[in-house]
Amino acid sequence: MEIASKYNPAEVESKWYQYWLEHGCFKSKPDGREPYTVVIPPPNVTGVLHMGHMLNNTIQDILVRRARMQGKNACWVPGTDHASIATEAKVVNRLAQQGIKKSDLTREEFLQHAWQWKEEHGGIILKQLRKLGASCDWDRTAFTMDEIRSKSVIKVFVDLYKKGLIYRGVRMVNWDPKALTALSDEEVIYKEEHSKLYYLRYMVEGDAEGRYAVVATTRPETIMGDTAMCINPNDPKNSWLKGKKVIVPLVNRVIPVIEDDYVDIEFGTGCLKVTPAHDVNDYMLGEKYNLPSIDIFNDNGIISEAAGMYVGMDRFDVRKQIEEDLKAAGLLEKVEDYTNKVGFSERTNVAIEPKLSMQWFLKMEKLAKPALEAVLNGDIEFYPSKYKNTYKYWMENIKDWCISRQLWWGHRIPAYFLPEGGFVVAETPEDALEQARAKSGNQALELSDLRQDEDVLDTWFSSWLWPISLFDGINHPGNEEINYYYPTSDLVTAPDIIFFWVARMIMAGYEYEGKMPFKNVYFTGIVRDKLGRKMSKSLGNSPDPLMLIEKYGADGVRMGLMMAAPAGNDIPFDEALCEQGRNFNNKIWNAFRLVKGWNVDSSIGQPEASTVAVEWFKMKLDKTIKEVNDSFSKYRLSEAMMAVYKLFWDEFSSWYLEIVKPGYQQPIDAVTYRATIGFFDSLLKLLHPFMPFITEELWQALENRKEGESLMLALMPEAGLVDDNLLDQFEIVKEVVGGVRTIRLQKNIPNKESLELHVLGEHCSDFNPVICKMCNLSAIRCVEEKTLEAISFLVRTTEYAVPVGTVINVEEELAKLEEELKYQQGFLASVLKKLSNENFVNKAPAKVIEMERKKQADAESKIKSIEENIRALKR
RNA sequence: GGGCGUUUAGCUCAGCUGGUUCAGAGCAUCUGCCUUACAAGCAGAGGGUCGGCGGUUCGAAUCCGUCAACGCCCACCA
Repeated sequence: MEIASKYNPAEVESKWYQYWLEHGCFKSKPDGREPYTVVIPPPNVTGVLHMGHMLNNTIQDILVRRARMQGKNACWVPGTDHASIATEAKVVNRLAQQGIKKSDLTREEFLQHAWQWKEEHGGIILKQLRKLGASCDWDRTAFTMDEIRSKSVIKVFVDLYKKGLIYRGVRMVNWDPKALTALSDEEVIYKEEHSKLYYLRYMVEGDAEGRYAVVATTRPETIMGDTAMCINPNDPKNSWLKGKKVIVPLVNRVIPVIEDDYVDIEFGTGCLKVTPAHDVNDYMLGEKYNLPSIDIFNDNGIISEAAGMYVGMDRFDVRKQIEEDLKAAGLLEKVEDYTNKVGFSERTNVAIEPKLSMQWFLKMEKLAKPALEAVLNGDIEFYPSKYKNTYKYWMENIKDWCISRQLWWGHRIPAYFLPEGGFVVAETPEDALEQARAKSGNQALELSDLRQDEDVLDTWFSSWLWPISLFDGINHPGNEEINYYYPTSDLVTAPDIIFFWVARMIMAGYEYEGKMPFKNVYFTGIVRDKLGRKMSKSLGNSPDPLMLIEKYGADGVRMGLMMAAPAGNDIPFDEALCEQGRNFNNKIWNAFRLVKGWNVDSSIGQPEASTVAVEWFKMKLDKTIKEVNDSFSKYRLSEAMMAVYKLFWDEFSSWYLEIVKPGYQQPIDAVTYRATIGFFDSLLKLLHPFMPFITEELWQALENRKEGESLMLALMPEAGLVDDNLLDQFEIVKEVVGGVRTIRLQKNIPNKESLELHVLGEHCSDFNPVICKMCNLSAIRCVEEKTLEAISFLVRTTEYAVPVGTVINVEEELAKLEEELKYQQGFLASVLKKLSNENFVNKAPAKVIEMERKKQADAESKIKSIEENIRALKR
């Protein structure tokens, strides 16, 4: 059989993906088996695959494929998220390139453009996931804005409103002046900024001496909104200001001095300017003292008419201008460099403006309670568990969720305003009309009289239902699918959306299903580059995943990602890891070439070496299966993979195959052949979740398969009883073989030249045929005394010697032995010291003492044999 | 400012309830090999006072305290 010596992934991957699709290998429907469900963290519908997705989806695929091979009914549901802000921003940008402003369009026109964009770009990312090998049930592909999911969102909104958990009100919110929408607290990212602290003079009204108070602020441009100055009542240095009125610089408005111990006496001058419309704390002071609130900004961050000055200027330009004007007016005391934290919009990256506005909120306290409980008592497990703390703290200090967004792309809030004021909340316009008529007592009211709220809901208000809505559990509670697939098994996601998404899904799960949405959460790390930087578009340090797949094969890239990816740790990504993955593919490929190249002769008997090799490898395989199971149970996927990697490369290829390999152009016996094929089969199964393509390719070629058969659907091998003693015996064999190889290397003895091995001391001869074959020995003999022209080495307490025929370098050998002797004597001394310590002998457990005694005996016997050798050499 | 986490070989990390010669793995490095599955390979070798200091213990990489460096999360000091 002619097979290329290098594995070519490109040819293989598309072939098998197609095959799996054609034979419905990814499909799932409820049946009698145990379900294993994973819902994909829906990527943004217009997003493009990046390394984070690669990692995340590789992990999911590994878990899903493994579960499927454990006989579970595995269902991995894919889908995309409409990503309200991000997508709307992209659409607005594209329209701008065509010279169209969003404000020139009606809502319907804009949405048409948005849907068109979605049709063009949406789902690209899901196509890309297929290249990775993702075994999603594509027939189930969902979208957060498709009919089922939209209906679910609206239904939940109405339900929560009826339960009194949703309310509408004017609050200080995080305003994004670019996207022109409110944001939730979680969508604001605080960054440290080098800014300035301005010291402003506020003249005291009617003060004959012309005294003034000095206020320190980072935002001098907000003085137009000042409606009070605040001091701490316990601040002696400012007590003279009590009851006075001060004049806002430049603005010349007279404002009262109020007192509140919120003010930090130590900060700045102890005087605080109060701008209720533009600062959260000032807002609270404003509420408390009934201060007027002047909103000096338009929605886009431009100074508004209300400010009375600098109208039409941008907020940051005003800051510069006002600094100059204050200086000119002699009202600027000084300016200091200052570092503070400024909030930025997660999506548009512009500075957030605290702004008073009418928004919809969801009360969280009641929802949070069972969700916190579930994680604390271990119903839901986090991997790694450190995220429990983070979660707990957030849940215990949870704030109401601002769920309205001033956007068009999303689920429109189902609230309808009546002409005479007031509103109703309803799932359908018809229902709304009915309610409105009842509420107003006006039966003549028509649908056209009602005005639906313009806002849409936060994107996460749809994704928090994902594990339920994917099985239509909101619209049809208790349906067959939701009953079967819910709760899902594992959630694989990044820790940065623990609050956005994970926590809220848990809340929704308990509220709507009365059960957890998933049992385990696996938090992936962040993929970083070699320098430890986060991969980002702007840095250009993120490799194109599809290029990587092309270069190393999907299996190689999957392995590369998993190689350094313990749960929760960041992944320092390096292409070299993919190379290692690819090399491993090649190793498997070549092992296959070897095995399939053998000619089987059923008339010949099985060589002794092969008999023991088969026996040993079976054991090694079982042992590894146990290890792999254990690693998976702890979600240590990279450890599991490494165990199989070593099993294949070191144990199977370097030892097993080398032992059973027949001589050149010699046939292999049937028994060994069958065993080897069986081992190969097991290895491919173990490897399949990690590297699905090459394993399927080889599994299909390993034996005759029927059309439609797939490794994907095969059952994982199960571990038999492990004889650790046998495995240990073989480790000794490896050491002996290594010893002989080292001698060959040192003495430059070619492999072709056969040698003899002499044994002095205890030796298990079961594996002698193996040792002979691996070292090309003519014989292994037990001897009483070493021949002079032999080089020896020690394995445990037994001495092995290889007669090399030529005269050996006595000096060199002596030096080596002396060194070894010294080490052993030192070791013995330390053991004896321990054993002579009364405290140790009295307090340590018997087992430990016994072990020390054995060490002593071993060391003594080694020393004896070394000394004998030295004497012999010196003669 | 509060909390959490990390620190073990050149790199990335294991090391679970203190005790086998416990100081490990993979990669990288070095040496020798194109040996008829594989040079994307084979065989062999070197490499660490387990971040510092102190304590508990017969015994500490492992437990406690403390300091340092780095990372993450949370928080309204203008």
